[in-house]
Amino acid sequence: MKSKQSKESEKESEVGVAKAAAREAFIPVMRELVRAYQAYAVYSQTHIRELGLTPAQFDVIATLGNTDGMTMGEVADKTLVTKGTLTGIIDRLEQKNLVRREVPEGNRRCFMLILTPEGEQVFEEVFPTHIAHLKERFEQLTPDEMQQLQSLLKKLRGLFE
Amino acid sequence: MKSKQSKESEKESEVGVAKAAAREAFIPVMRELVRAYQAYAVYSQTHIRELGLTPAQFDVIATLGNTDGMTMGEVADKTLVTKGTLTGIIDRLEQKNLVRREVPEGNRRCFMLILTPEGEQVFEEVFPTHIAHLKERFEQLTPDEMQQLQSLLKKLRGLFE
DNA sequence: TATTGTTATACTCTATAACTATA
DNA sequence: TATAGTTATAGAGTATAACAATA
Repeated sequence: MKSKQSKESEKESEVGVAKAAAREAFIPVMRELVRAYQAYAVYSQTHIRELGLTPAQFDVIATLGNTDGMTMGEVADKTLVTKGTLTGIIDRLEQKNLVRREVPEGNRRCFMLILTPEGEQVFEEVFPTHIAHLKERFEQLTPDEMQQLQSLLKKLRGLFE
Repeated sequence: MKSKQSKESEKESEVGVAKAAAREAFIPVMRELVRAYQAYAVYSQTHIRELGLTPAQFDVIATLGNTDGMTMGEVADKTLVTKGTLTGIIDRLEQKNLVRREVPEGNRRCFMLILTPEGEQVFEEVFPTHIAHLKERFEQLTPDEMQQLQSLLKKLRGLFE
């Protein structure tokens, strides 16, 4: 993610900055949304990859942790991935022996996805480690700032849904 | 992006929510950051794909628009992509006849990437269209909210860099 | 030797749509 | 017929590292 071949700079384009449109008042907010997220994502994903998982795989494990299992469809919904894509992700997690498919009684056309003991262990060790890694940064915001930021982001999200 | 095979729900996992860590005060902010960005990204990228470009390709065109051209390295920096990846992206944009490589005088080991007339046209038509599409949503924030959100996001970004 | 890009390798994820097997 | 997943296809972007050409 980072530490590729050297990336220090700041992303501009996805933010959409051009003379013609640069006058729009919302551009700076959009720009900061993208930059803040990207800075977060780079920080987060770099750590996840160091732990030996892809972001998508981490997502699935985080989703399945502390549950009794979920179907493919449920996990696909939660992780914003299509069923077809999820099949591949689960295949790779099965190869790593972190997740297994179990046919539930009563409905043989779906699977329950369940963390294996190794998967549980990853969840229990890797997950808190990762949270702690994120906490280091986020906690430099004051409680007040967190509160404000949260509610503004929530409102913004609402506008796109 | 959306309109895949049906995605309505809300992403949970990348946000990292688990009992063990759920007590952390920063989790809700992180969660909203991810959700807000994703809602934005889905909205934005869906529109970009409708216009016939991938997000990465749009990025490059937006970066090159209103410039006299930039080198591979410069564009790679701005778009947060490695040189190797950018080679492929530029290849595809050259196939579409939207960008060309030009060897500058004086330094024959680099290229200037320049929008072709077709590329300029895409930039001039597609870009404002896209900005207008985004504006619809962002402008439902009050000026005050924009201002606050911008500065909070900026601070947050600073914590990750 | 250092810099700028390209190439090679090997994956992971993506979208779309057709298909299988249940129900 | 409708539902839950898989498979097939074809990209597109990712990382990493070795490589060529130029400076």
